[in-house]
Amino acid sequence: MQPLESVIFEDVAVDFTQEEWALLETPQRKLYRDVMLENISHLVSLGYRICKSDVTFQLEQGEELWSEGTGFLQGQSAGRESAIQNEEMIATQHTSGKDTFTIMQLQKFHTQEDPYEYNDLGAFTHSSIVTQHVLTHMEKKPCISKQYQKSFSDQSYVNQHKQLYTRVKSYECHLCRKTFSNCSSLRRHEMTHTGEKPYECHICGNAFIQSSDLRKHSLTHTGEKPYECHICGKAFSQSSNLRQHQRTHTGEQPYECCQCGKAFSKCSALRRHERTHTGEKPYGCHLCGKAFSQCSALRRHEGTHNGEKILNAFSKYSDLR
DNA sequence: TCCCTGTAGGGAAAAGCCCGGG
DNA sequence: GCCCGGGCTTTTCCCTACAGGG
Ligand SMILES: [Zn+2]
Ligand SMILES: [Zn+2]
Ligand SMILES: [Zn+2]
Ligand SMILES: [Zn+2]
Ligand SMILES: [Zn+2]
Repeated sequence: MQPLESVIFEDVAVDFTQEEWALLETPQRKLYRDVMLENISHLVSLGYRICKSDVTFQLEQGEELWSEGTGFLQGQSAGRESAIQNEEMIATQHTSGKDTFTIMQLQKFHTQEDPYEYNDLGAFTHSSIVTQHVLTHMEKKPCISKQYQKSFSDQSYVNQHKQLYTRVKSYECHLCRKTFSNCSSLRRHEMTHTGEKPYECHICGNAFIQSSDLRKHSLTHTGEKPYECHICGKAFSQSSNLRQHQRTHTGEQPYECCQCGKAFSKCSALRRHERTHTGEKPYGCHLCGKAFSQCSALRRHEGTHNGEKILNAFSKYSDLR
């Protein structure tokens, strides 16, 4: 296994408010503790290195995790505050063979603490909700610029964290281990594996798993665009496309390149830009093999072959005469 | 100067999935 | 528990502008 980058406990922890923590019974707190230790153990088994923190020590020792004044999961060490002040959004890199790739997750970088390997925690025994939760956060995520970290964390990220505990009694997909809070959500998810799509468009035959997705699709046939920009009046069929458009007015650029810091208003622009760093050129010319990082660049290039073809045809025609 | 390429801004269309409310 | 609407996130393709190099 390749050595992976360091992860600190807070990256994989679930945050509770004091009130939420107070609501938990002792067995539930123990469960939480076990789950988080299992969590760490799993990361170690995946090759991640865990930075030792006060919290992990607390977990090992079975100490109470809420302390008056410092709150939940806050260590008491003297360097703590300065460490927190040094939090940086960094991209960690590691090499796998000759390919270098980036795990773009928000990582809090501690300068004071040496990595500590938890190799003695025992093997991770089974795939669980927690591993899915952890893996969710290990997946490739766009770097969100500091400016927008708060709003992102205020929304889905934190909600996901807080839902972990309630997800303990949840429904798990036996194919991908994803878990859901109720049976119907699981059933709906399972359709993504089976290919079952109950909602079919009677105009074009395209089918969808969710009824709302079919309705959304139907607008492409009717041309209906219910979402209008109040600044310029431009209309869109999906609210998200309107939001995307509105960034051209606001200048909002939530997607930041982890390697050079350049920011973009939309995710796809960041992805496209990232290829200038990686050198990835997914679009190859069928005629000459030349590859391009952008689809449009390939299309443009293909036009130059058309010119050649016309020239060739013309010279053949001239030869015949 | 022309041609070609690299790169980025932004639009259009779309899909997948989650969540809260009824 | 289920359905529905709304919202978030991401993707692909496209047209285009601009800069730089041969
Ligand atoms: Zn699944
Ligand atoms: Zn259709
Ligand atoms: Zn507008
Ligand atoms: Zn960059
Ligand atoms: Zn070619």
